[in-house]
Amino acid sequence: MTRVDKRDLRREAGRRTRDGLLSAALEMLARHGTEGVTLREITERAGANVAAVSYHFGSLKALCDVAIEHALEQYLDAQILELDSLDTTSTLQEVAAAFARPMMRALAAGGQDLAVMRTVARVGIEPPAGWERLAGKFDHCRRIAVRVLTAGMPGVDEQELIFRTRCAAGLLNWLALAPIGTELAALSVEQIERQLVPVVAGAFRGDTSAGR
Amino acid sequence: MTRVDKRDLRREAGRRTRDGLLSAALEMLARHGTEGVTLREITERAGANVAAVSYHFGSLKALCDVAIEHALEQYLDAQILELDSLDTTSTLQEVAAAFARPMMRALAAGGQDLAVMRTVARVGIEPPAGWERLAGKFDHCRRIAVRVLTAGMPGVDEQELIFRTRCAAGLLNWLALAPIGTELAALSVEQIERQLVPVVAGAFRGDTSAGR
DNA sequence: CGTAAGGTCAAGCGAACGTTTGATTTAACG
DNA sequence: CGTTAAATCAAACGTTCGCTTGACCTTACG
Repeated sequence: MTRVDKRDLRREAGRRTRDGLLSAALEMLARHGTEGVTLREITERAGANVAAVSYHFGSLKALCDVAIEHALEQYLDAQILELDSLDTTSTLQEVAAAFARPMMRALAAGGQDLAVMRTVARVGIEPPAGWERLAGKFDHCRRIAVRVLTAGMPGVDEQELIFRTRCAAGLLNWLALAPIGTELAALSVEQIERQLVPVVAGAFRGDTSAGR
Repeated sequence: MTRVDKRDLRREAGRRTRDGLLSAALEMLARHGTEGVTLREITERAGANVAAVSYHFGSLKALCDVAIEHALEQYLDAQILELDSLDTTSTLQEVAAAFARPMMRALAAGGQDLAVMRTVARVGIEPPAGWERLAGKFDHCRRIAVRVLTAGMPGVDEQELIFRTRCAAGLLNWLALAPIGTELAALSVEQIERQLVPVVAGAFRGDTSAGR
């Protein structure tokens, strides 16, 4: 018993080092992007030796790939969960709120959740090689959104709805990355939602009216 | 005469090296951001010696600062020019079109103009120290847009219009940076405009309706 | 021709980069 | 106790980084 426990302690120490490296890498990815992460800053922040990265992940790039994949999965799962709560009777603003809620939550929560959001946004600008393995979940998200939007706006071409969905996603990513995101982070989810949802919903709806 | 001309030739050679460095720096800033520019790649691309950067600008950072400032000035001047053509009788879509036209033109033009646009967008995410000197022009742009928007939407709070203007600017920046921008770059200004203007106008207008 | 100045160049500086190595520690097993 | 395996560590590897140096070329001026 005791022997197994102590071995597990040793093994768990290794796991904690691994998780610390992942966490530190995520933080740096969110702040400086793929090209701004340095091996030594990660290991210092995680309280680990420089060789720990090679030992646990093989290389710095491999560590970043794992951290990015975790972030993408976490964010997309949250967004899919929100979008799955919609149906064809949902209003445009409900769709917009569900679409934006993972990002708004991340802003209000800060810390690790915000780092996840910002890393996802950064990946949207500079897709690392081999990110296509997660493309399925991206498509899933967009497909759900477009399906619900089509039900509410039957007259609009589907290609345009896809474009507007991508615009909305890009807008959220921008808000998470730009300095304005730091301003929003001081607000509660409800306050962010009151300002942001009409904008996203408006982008979904589009404005094709003839006059003023 | 001849002596002056030949001296000028010598001086112009220096100026062309300087411009080449600026151009190469802009290209790298657009592609890799502030942290991704390297002295040697810039000088290789410009066909200059590594010492030329120190000679003409003092340091790599100073070169980047000049390149960024040029880009910001060029883009903001173009946007101010567009927005100044508006008045209080302009439709929402006309405002959106004017707001987005410099970005759409840059996408369609490619090359140096696109590099300017993308550098501006990157600066929006990672503002370099001392960028506040251009903050006045940013305010000017936003103030013009908000003024015209207020005239067309008298019932909306000004703070919300400022927020929506920042959202619209962020959306344009995102489209310029993300891979979707490369897709759009294959289209003409008219094709981009037909898809994009309704989205920007919709974001300006917002959607606060109660039902579906 | 001699001097001065603007501009370019190859070479090299110290620092930081990602990675590798060999020794060392810890705990389990025979 | 000796062996084995997981994990950590200091030290060094070679490369690339931004930057500086001193020589060199061209042109203008006395």
